[in-house]
Amino acid sequence: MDILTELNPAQREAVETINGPLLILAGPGSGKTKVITHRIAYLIKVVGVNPYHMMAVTFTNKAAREMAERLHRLLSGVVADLTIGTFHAICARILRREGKAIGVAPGFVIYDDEDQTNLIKRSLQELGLDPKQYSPKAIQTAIDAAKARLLTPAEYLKWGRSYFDEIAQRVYERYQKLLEESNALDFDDLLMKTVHLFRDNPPVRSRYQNRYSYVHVDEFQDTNLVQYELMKQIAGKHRNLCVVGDPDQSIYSWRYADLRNILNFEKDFPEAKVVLLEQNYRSTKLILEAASHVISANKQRKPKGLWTENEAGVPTAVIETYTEQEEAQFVVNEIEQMVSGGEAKLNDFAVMYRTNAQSRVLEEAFLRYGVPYKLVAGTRFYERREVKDVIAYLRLLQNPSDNVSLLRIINIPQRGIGERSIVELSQWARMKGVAAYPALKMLAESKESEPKPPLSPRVVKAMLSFYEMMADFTESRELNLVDLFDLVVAKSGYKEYLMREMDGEERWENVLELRTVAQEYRDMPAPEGLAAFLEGVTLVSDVDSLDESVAAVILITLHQAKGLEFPIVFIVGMEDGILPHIKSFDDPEQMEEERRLCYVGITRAKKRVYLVRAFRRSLMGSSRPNPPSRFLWDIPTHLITGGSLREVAAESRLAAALSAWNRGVVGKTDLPELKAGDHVKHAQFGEGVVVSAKPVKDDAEVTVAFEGAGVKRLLQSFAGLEKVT
DNA sequence: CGAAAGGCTCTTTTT
DNA sequence: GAGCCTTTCG
Repeated sequence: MDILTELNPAQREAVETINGPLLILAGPGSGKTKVITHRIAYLIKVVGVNPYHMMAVTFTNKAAREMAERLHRLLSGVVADLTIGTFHAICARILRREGKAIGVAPGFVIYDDEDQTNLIKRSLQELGLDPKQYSPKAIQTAIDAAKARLLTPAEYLKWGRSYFDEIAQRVYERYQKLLEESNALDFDDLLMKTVHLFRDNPPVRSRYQNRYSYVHVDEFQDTNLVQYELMKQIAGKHRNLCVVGDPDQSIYSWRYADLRNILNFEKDFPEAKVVLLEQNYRSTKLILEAASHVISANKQRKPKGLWTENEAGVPTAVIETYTEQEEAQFVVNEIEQMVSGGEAKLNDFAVMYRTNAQSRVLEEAFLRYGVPYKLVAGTRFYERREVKDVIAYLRLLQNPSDNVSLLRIINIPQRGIGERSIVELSQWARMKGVAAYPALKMLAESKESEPKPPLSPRVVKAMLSFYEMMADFTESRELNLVDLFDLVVAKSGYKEYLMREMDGEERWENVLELRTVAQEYRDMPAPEGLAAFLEGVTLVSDVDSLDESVAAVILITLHQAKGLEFPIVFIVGMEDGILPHIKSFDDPEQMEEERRLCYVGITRAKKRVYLVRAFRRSLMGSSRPNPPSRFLWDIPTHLITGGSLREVAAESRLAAALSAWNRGVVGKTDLPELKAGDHVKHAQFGEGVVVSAKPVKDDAEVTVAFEGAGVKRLLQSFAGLEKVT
């Protein structure tokens, strides 16, 4: 059987184990996606299971798409009836069909993080709580945490301990009410409500349990309690639940991912079979060894025997630069050299970092040197103001109760409807027992004699003309999505509004890009097309749009890089305070997660790894030196180019500077005094002329124009500049 | 009501 | 350093 022939014995065992629960512990690069797809293909083709009875849950839409494509190839045909997608997408689909049973109307909209924050602020406002005293973000975290524990507001009340919990509980209650009024669900609601649906409606649960005789979950180490609960519900009857994960790659505990899911799996399913995938097909021996040394320092883990038949490869390069600008420059230069030397293509490279803020300096360097790059996140496309504005118009057409969207656009472009008037309208709507948009409708249709909100005639006129415009759009809902899109953008005056702004051109481009996305839904029947579009744009992640075949270097966070692989990987910011992040310093568990994050990064690489750090880095405005990442010390000498960091550092002036810094006394050294115009010599860059010299503590930042290497900014003590006369 | 200017506070990671 | 919020003035 050709489905089995390309598998190693462990993979084959996982594929052929079709009865009962199955836990697959899969190291990086061990072919876990392959195992899932082959297992599904095997079930369909050999066992004869109808794809309709199978579910596969992935972490991103991209992973789902790729899995579907691989299946398509394996089975030489489409697998239309297979349920495949992210937790959120699958739950949204279930709730559209079955939500009525728990009071969720099928036309609901999904609120993203920003919408959620808006609504929490409004909840605070309505409760008369001061947002300065109770930070909306902190409340949001509390609410997310409650939902991740399946706690309703009432249950949270019993669970809460502190005074803050009590406040958060009140906000949670009001927030939930506002969501309901808007016929909206937030991300966590999608999961929680589905679990409640199944818990409280045995007939519905049975239908789904009967349907899904085989359930697969990818990246199981990053599922939270609610997601696991949901899988247990759906697989509850047939108990053919196959989960695949790697505890060493668990990096989402802050999103309430819970490793106990893996640990409890064998308890919840005592009959479960466990298969270990330990052969790595991705990386060289040296990369795998370096990664193993990094992860081995974690106390809370089971040792694993990861191995590979791949070549030894080259040692990991550990590089230190002076500033983050030089760090970026190093990365770009290195890539440029390899590409122009024909050693590699642009899309062989990925540059990974701990925090999004680090991407800016990198971007600048790539732009300056004209090396094509693709930034995976940054300001996420669908979170841009102009994109969300247009989406808000469309959302309101799908769901007139959507208060967050209405309030967002009622005065965009400016129509002379200010904050005060909006509050009056909202209160009036609440009094009438309807959402804000239907209240506009009532206002438009009300007779002279009826009571009205206390608004000036000018404002009433503005509101009514806004309502009439939206009503026109509503009547055009039968148009295909692109025509509807164009109509809304044209009639609302949104383009003119954008163009009046400084960066209007660029923002308008983004609107056009959104329109391109809308084109994919053009041929769907009108209302469904709109609904599918809106759901799509809310549930996408940034990696979903990543196309590795484009000739560009990928800039990506370590978190987003999970599940991907690249021939050559740079990890920048290898410093204590960045990776590991400073927030993890006082919590051993978080520190272990930082280490796993580093492990994930290294194991993305097939051929070559660079671990790069900057001596000085600007953070929150001010620049300060950071010590090397503690993870670097765990990689032994023979796996690193130029010996271990310890040896290199011990010899270097950098070490002296560092220890001086740590002692808090920077001793006056015998540095030659430099001024603009002086000729100097550098061991690596050769000869050059000093452009400027700025005293820093007892050292100096010197900018030098080198004859061969261009202009560099260097710290004099560690650059080792010699004065040439 | 709206634009502009100044002040404040954070920045981890995201479906 | 940037985004967000508040204040101020037209």
